[in-house]
Amino acid sequence: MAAASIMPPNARQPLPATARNPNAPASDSQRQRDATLPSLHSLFLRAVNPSRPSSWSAAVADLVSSGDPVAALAAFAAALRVNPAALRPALPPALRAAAAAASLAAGRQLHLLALRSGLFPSDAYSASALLHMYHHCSRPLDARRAFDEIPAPNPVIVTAMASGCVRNNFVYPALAIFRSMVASDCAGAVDEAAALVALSASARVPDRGITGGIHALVTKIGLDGNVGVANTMLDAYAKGGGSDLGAARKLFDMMERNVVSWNTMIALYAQNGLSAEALGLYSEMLNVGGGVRCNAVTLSAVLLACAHGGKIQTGKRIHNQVVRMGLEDNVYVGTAVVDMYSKCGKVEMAWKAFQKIKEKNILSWTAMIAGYGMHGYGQEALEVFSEMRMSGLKPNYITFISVLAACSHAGLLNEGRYWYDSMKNEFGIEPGVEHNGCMVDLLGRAGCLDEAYGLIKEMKVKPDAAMWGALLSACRIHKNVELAEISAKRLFELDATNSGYYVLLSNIYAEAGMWKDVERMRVLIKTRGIEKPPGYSSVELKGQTHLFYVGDKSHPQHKEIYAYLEKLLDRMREAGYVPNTSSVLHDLDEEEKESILRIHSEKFAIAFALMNSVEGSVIHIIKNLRICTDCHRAMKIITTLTGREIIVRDMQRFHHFKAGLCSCRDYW
DNA sequence: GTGAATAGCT
Repeated sequence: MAAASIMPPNARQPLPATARNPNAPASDSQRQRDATLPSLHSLFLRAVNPSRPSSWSAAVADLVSSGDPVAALAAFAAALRVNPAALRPALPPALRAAAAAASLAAGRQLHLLALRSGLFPSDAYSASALLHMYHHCSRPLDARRAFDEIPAPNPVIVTAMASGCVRNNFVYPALAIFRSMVASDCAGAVDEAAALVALSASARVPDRGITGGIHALVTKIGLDGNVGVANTMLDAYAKGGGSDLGAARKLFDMMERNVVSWNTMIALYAQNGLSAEALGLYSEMLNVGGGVRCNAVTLSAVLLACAHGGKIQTGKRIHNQVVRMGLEDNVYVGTAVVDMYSKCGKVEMAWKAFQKIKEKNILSWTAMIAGYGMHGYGQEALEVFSEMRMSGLKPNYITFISVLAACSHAGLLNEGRYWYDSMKNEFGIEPGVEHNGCMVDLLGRAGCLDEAYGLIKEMKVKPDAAMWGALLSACRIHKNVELAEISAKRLFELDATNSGYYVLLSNIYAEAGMWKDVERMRVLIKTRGIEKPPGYSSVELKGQTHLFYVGDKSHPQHKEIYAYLEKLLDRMREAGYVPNTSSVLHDLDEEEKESILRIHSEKFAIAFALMNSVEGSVIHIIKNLRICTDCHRAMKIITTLTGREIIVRDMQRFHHFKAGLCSCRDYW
């Protein structure tokens, strides 16, 4: 939003329709507003009685709430010219306009006006609006300075100050203000608004016990029955110190609930990766929620759960609901749909949903770039990125992670190098650990191991486990034992309990025929008590998720699945499939078991899916670890033998198997 | 002065 100058008022252009620079490029929202301007203009002319100051202030306030703060500031300027008495009632909404436009310049002029006219610090309305303005212009220290000049701030002003502190991430000062309110002992100072601010601050601090303390206080003053307060408390329990989802749920079960309560609890589950709980609560909301209806917020949260859990069938159902409710163009919902389809393996559906979003923001574009990226469609990701820049949006830190990850998944070495340099030089964003991680991965897999190692050594940020892990993986591909040992040493320092690194190094030794070192690793794993998280795969069938572990016998159909798999393996061998022994060490700790039990979970999952799914339908498998070379080759052969299409989502990307080929072109 | 939602490296 452009900074608006309100002093001196332009005598020729006092009205909203002419307040904007006609040469400035119009955004979509701008154009939309322009279409409604003639009526707004006439309405404004009719509504304002120039001789009545309150009429002016109402007009200014209306323009702010209708989303046109620039026009509101122009109206304020016009008001002052016509009737100086309008200052007192119109100054607070004008300050809100400056806040909404994030125009510090306009805000400062209004501050000056408030001082000259004596409205600040004596007028409480102007004072709270002034604090609000500075906080919304990201000037918390200016707000603080103004706050300290107010001799006896009333509870509204104090709450406004605390709220602004939270907004600017000054969470502890906000809590201190709240404490002083409690201590000041003036009855009634802590009301609903103050409690909400305190709880939203509590949701952002790691200190345990703060939410519980506020809860006790809120109960004492009888605000615990307030649904709004209780809703915010859910968030505070789950996100603040202790991250106590259980406490949130306990409160949820006891309290009076409205749609925000349901949405909050569902979102908390979804954000914490508890997809089943989120989806379960969603159906509970629809069935026994006491008539609450889902809205855009509900659907965004539920879509996140689907994305996380890879629930494509449920996700499609929710998408239908989105269409029925006419929410496809909503930027929150639309972005969540894009993310859901991408993470459920349907990137072309993601693209269709993306095009339906009316006012795409940086998150929408980034979700689409990341979506193409995780499917290995690097060129498409870069095209979307270029389109985004042409639309006038500036890429941010996360956008560049997505761009570089897309390059790395597709092996686009030159493009990755180019954008890595460009983010610094052209966009002024200093590469963080994530960007460097992508580059190490990209360089390493392309075989530029020394360059990757050099990057780690010279970069400004401290390398993390992901980065050394990427280098270690690259060392396996390019069979570099020496650098693998360096990487592994760092990894063991950073995260000594992660079994994956031990197995990876062990495999590198095995492939180099260094059996003594393989044995050394085996002993090391035993003595350090490293436990390997079980590998599992899941398949969704008729909305139900079926889980398969390595050597799993718990599935009711396990005998049939095993028999089917044996026959399938026979056919695969006839077609030239030779089990790849280099992946055997993934199951280092399974060595004593029967060979059949060492069959990777995705093979059980694929057998189960082939047996039970509709002929010709695409099979979706989700795996918690990275797919191994052997399973990758097996999948390709299975698509040739059965004519089926298989989409595997592993820990880091998607593999689309079709007619004997994989979309990753064996680069992963 | 006040509550819920969307994007990211291994």
